[in-house]
Amino acid sequence: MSDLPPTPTPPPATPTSPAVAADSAVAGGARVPEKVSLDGLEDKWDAVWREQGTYAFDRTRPREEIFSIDTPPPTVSGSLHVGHVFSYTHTDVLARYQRMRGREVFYPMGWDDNGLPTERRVQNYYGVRCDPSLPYDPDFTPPHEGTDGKNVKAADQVPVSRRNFVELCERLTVEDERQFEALWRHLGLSVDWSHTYQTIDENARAVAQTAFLRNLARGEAYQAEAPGLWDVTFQTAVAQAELEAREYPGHFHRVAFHRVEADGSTGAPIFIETTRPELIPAVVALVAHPDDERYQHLFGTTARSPVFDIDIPVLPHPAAEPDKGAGIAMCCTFGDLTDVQWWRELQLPTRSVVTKDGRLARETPDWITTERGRAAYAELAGRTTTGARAVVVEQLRASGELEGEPTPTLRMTNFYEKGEKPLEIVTSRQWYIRNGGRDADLREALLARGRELAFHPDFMRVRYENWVGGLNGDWLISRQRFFGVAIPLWYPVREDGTVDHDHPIVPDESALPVDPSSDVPPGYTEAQRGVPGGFVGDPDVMDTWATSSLTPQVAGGWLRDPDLFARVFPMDVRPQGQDIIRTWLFSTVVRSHLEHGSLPWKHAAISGWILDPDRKKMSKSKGNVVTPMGLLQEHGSDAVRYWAASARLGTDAAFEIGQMKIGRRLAIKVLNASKFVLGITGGAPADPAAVTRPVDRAMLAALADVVDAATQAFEAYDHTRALEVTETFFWTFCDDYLELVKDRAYGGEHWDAAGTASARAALGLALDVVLRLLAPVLPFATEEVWSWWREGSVHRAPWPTAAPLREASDGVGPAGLAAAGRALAALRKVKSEAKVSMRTGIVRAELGVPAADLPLVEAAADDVRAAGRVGDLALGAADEAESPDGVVVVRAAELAPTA
RNA sequence: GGGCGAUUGGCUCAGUGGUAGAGCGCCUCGUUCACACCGAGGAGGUCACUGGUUCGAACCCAGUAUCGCCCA
Repeated sequence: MSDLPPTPTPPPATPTSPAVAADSAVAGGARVPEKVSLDGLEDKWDAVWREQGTYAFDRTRPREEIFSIDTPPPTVSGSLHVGHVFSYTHTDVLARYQRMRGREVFYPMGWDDNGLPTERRVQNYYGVRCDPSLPYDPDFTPPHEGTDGKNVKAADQVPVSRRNFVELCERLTVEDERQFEALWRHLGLSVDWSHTYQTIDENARAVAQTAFLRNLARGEAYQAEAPGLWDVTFQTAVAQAELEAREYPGHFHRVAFHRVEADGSTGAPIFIETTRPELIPAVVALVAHPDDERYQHLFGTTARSPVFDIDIPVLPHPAAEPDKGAGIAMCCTFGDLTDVQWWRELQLPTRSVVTKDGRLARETPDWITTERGRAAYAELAGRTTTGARAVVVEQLRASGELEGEPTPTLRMTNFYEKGEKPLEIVTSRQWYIRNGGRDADLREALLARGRELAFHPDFMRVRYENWVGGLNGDWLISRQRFFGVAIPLWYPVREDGTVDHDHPIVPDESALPVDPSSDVPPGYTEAQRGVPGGFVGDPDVMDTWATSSLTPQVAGGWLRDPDLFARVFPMDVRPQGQDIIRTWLFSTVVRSHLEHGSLPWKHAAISGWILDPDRKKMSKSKGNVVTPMGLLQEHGSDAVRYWAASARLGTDAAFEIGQMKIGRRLAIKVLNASKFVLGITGGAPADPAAVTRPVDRAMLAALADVVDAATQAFEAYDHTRALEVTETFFWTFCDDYLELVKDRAYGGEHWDAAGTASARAALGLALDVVLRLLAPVLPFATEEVWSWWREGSVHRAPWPTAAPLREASDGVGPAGLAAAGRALAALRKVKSEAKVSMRTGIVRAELGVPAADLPLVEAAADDVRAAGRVGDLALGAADEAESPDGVVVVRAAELAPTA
C-alpha cells in the first residue's frame, strides 16, 4: 500500500509562486490554480528544491542503498552546447528514477579546468604565462582582468609561477562554474551541489599525485628515453589516445640509392619512393619484405644514400609492403611509427635530425662524412622540415638522383587532435603508465574488465575492445606543458651538474599535492635547487586524462574521506559520450584496475551525438550550435528534456525543435489533465475498494501493465521505452478515459453514487501513478501538479508498483478501456464526417461491435452513451464479414438537429 | 583494408517470426463546460536491394548498395 496516496494534508504555502494567491481551494484539499502554466516553473522549483535539500545526498545510508554516478566534468573554459544538455538529461532521468526507487543517489558535479584550453584562456584573460621555473609570488597582481577576447601576444605575457597560474585559473573558472550551475539548475539536474570538484583543485591534484606515486611504487609507472610522437607547435609529447589521423597532401619522390660493391665502388641504383626526402640524412637502412623476389639478392648488402653518402644495410622485414611504392623503403630515425618498429626490431642505430621545435639540427651530424654530404647538410641546418624538403629535392635533382618529377599524393598522417602540423617522432625522456599496450597479461585483464562492465548499449563494448586490442604502447602521461597537475618528483643533481633521472626523489603522501617547481623535496633546502649536489623538480605535468581517469576517486573522497568512498565506490554508473571510450572510459578502468583491483563502476551509459538537420555532428566550428539557455527559456526545460529523453542511449539524435514542442505539449497536458482530475476529485483520498466499474478497473489494469513495462525499461537503462509506454498511456487516458468517465465522475441524478465514486477513485489513483511515472522526464510539471494536493516532493515519492493497481482492478483485464474507446471513436467519426460539433447529440445509434469486444463495450455502455451524447444506444455483435478489421461499425445513427 | 551502427509513410523514429505503427507535417472539420501551447476524423509505406531459410520474414541467414562513426 505504500505507493497509494496517503491521506492528503493541506499543502504548505508556496510563497515563491505568484499564482498561489489566485488558487482556488476545492473540496478535499487540493489547491489548483485557475490558470495553469509552465512559465516560471524552473525558477520556482529550483528554489524550493535548493531550500528543501530535495537532492541532498544522505551519506549515512549503506552502500547497497546508494546509487552513485561518476558525472562527467564539463570543460569550464569551453561553452556548453546542446549535446551537453542532451547527455546530462539522460543521466538525470536515470538519477531521478533511481531516487524514486528508494536508492540514495550520489550525484556530484565536477568542472574540468585542467589542461590546454584553460591554459590558453588564463593566458589571454590575465595576460600571463606559466613558467614553472619561477618561485611563487603571494602578492602577484595580473596585468589584465579580462581582455575582451583579444589575445595577448606571447611577448607581452608576464611569466608567473605554476602556483600563481593555478590560482588565476581557479579565480577565472569561478564565474564559468556559476554559469554552468545556473544552466544545470534550470535544466533540472538533480545534482547535490554540495558535492562539486575541479580537476585542478587541491584535492584532485592530491589524488592524481598519490595515484601516480602508488603506480610508481608498484612498478606500474616508469620513465623511458624513447622515440615518441611529438607536436612541434605545442612542443610536447602526445599519447596514442590523442592522435587523429588526417589526410595530408604530399608528394612521392622517386629517389636513387646506390649499391655498394665489395670493393667500395657504387653500382646499380636502388629506387625507393618517399614523401619525406628531407629525412634522407637520417637514413639507417633500406627495408623490403622478406618474400619480395625483387630484392632477395640485395638483402645483407650495403647501399649508399644519395646526396649525403651514408652507407646503410639492406634488410628484410615483414612490415615492408611490397605493393606500396617501389616495395623497398628507406628507414629513417624517425619518419613514422614503422620506422620505430624497424629501428627497434632490426637494432638499427639512431640518427636523429629533427629537433623538438620541428627544425633540422643545426649541427651537421657526424655520420655524414663526405664533403658533398656535409655541404649539402649545411644548407638544411635549422630549416623546418618543409623548407628542408624543398632544398633536398633540389639537391637530388642537381645530383641526378631524383627520378622523374614528384607525384602528388594524399596520405593518412598522424596529428595531435588539437594540432595543425603533422606529428614528428622525437626521442625524449617521458613517464608512462602500463596499460596493457606492451604486456599481454595486463591487456587480457583489461579486456576482461571490459566484459565485466555493463555497457548501455551493449555494442559500445566493441569500441573498448578494439581500442585495447590495438594499443601499441603504454600510456604516456607526461606532458611538456606548464598548466596541469605536476609530476610529483624531483631528481638529484650530480656533482658534475648533470641530472640523475634514475633516482627520483619522492614526496611523502601526506605532503601532497606538491609543486616540484616551488616545493622542496625532503632533506633539501631551496638553496640547493639546480646546483650540483642539490636537486631539480620534474618540469612536466601529467596528461589531463591522468587526472580525469580518477574522477570516481576525486568525487568519491578517496584518501580524504574513506567513509564516503566506501559507500560510493565502485560507482554504479559512468555516463559519457561515445567519443571518449578510448580515453576517459578506458583510462579510468586502467587506474581502478591497478589501484583497487576492480572496475570503477558497474554500468557505462553511453550517449550518442546530436546531429544537425544535415546529419552532421553539431559542433561549434560548424557554427550551428544553439545556446542551451536560450533553448531552455524558449521551449521550457521539461520540453527540452523530453526531446533528450526521446533518444536512446548510444543513438545519435537529430536536433529537433518539433520534438521539444511535443514535449511542451505533453507537459501542458499534464497540468491541464491534472487540474481537471483534481477539480473533480478535490484531491480526496482515492480508495481502491471504491473502484467497481469494469471500465475503471480496465484502465487501472492497463496502467499496471504500463508500470511494469516502464520499470523494466528503466532497469534496462532504456529511458526512452519507459517514456514511450507512459506517454502513450497518458494520451489514451486523456483522450478516451477522461472523456468516457467525465460525466459519471461529475455525478448527478442520473448516475448512482457508487459509479461516481468508482470513477473518482480511479482518476485519483491513475493521476497519482502517472505523475510519478513522468516525474523523471518532466520534473517541473509533475512537481507543480504534485504540490497542488500532496506534501513533499514527487521526486522523493516512491516509484509506483503494479500490484496495488492490479488489486484495485480486481481481476479485470486491460482490454475494456480500448474497446470502449473504439466504440466512442465510431461515434466521433459519425460527427466528424457529418461536419458537426462533437457536442452534437445523437438521437439514436446502433453499433456493430466485434463479438469479442461486445461484452466489454456493453459493460461500459453508459459511459459510451454519455460521452457520445447518445439518446438511445443499441449494441450488436458484428461478424467477420461486417467488421473484417475488428473496428466498431456504425449500423445506424441519427444526429440531433443542430441548434 | 578491418570493425560497429543505421537504412520502415514528406520528417523524426518505434517495431526481432504471425494481417505494417506512433508523433510531427498534410487534408477535412469542430470547439472555448481541463486543455487554441486545443479537440475529432482522414489520406499517406511493395519496411534500401538481391538471394536463401520458413507454412509464414521489416524481423533470421548470406551477399550488395548508400550513409555515419571507430580503428588501420
